[in-house]
Amino acid sequence: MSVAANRKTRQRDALRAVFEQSDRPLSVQELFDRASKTIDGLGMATVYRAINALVEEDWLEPVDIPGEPSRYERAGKGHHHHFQCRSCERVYDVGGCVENVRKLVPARFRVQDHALTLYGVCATCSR
Amino acid sequence: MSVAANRKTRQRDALRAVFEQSDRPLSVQELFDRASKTIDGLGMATVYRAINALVEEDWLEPVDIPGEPSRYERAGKGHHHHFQCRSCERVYDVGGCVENVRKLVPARFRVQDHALTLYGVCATCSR
DNA sequence: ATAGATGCAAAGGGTTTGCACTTGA
DNA sequence: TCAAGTGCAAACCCTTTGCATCTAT
Repeated sequence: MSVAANRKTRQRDALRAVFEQSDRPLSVQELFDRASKTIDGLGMATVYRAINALVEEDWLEPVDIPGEPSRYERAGKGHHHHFQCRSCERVYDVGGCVENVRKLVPARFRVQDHALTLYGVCATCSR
Repeated sequence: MSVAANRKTRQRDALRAVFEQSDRPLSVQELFDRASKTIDGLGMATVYRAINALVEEDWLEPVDIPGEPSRYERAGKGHHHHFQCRSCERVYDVGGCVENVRKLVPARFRVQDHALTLYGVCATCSR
């Protein structure tokens, strides 16, 4: 019942490094672009496979904004939500949470979880 | 600056009828399946084009659940959110809303809008 | 040595588009 | 009549997969 080995490779090191240097969730393309600066000839399939492996081992977490391809961020940040800037499209973490979420649904609906996405203009863009 | 004519066709009538008979957001596939019962040989492209036209004219609204293809529902229901059942995958409307959403983001971030998605088990599935 | 990782190209889903044909106004 | 709408197939975008090769261990 043991899991896959997960070798240490130049590619995966570079990909992890990109996340460690980012303070916001990244799209696959952003990740690819940044890691490509370090790893010459990096393939998209490698990026996808690495992402899936890192999600699997709980090092990464998907950040899904409605209607958009998944972004990813380091796992283990605790419960938080996300803000997407309508101007630059970037996604930011937002701390804190709303209350009374469970009260919104009819009786007999069991709420296990929730996701909140805020939309607006980020500090940089509204400068 | 006038908009396209939007003719009345068997196909679009059938598609509108499907939405009028549904109390929850529908995926494109669900829509296609249901309308196909009425319209023989209905094409997927027609469904997509109709959806886009209906969204354009504000008769439909996209319902985007993170990580999933868009669903659609009749527009003009007023502000509400959505609940997705983890068992049957269906999406339901939930009335009401949370408060203090604006307070979650740092100063200088302008919040214009938000989307809340609840996850759990619906009344039918938890029967 | 050998299983895991990589790069490429092909294949998969979901959605859009080009084109010839049909149909509503 | 004739532009809008339809169906089909091809094209697209994003993601996954097959395969031969490379590389940690």
